[in-house]
Amino acid sequence: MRLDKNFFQKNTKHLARDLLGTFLVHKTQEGTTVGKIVETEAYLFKNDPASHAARGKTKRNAPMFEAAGNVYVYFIYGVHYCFNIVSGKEHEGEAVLIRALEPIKGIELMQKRRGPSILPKELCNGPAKLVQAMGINKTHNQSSLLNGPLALHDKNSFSTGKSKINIVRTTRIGINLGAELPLRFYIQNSEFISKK
DNA sequence: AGCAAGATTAGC
DNA sequence: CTAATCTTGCTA
Repeated sequence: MRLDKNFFQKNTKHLARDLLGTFLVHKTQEGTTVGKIVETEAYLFKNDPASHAARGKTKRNAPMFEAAGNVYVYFIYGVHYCFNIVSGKEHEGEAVLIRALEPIKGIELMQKRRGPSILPKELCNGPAKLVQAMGINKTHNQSSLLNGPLALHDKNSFSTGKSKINIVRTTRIGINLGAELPLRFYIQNSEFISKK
């Protein structure tokens, strides 16, 4: 079942935890891809120098200040895109970066997009990799997960064997400022999280 | 106007 | 370890 507004309208740190185990679903003309979220990072508005929203609203980060459940896609290093889910009770300027997925459906389509010889474990184990595998691009920026071709489904939507998960909390990856803040969350023992 | 750094990844 | 090479923010 597609998750609604109530799921997203909450404290960003809580959303980053609650997103683990849910399913990102993208329907396109090429086919449908589904990935289970196994790794996330929270980016806050206050006291978080690593966040794009740290210096206020700009043209680029404006989607972060819109409704919870919206999508924020940004271009980085002149090469890659990263995918975020906007959170917060109001338009707080906070979001959750999705860092890794476990491929569930459409693995052949993911390989078509990423490379035919790439193993399932390597298809979505990084923020820019999963964007490419899922067929997400700049056109999804500022769209909503509440409706449209890109959606988030609850934990019971697809059977993946394990029902109970343990969540590990650590510091975030790939940042210099705010590197000491424990805002990264992942599913313990998952084979699909990004490398450290 | 110029420049350095950035929520990354693939390939020497 | 480094190239790839876009956007932002700071300095002049």
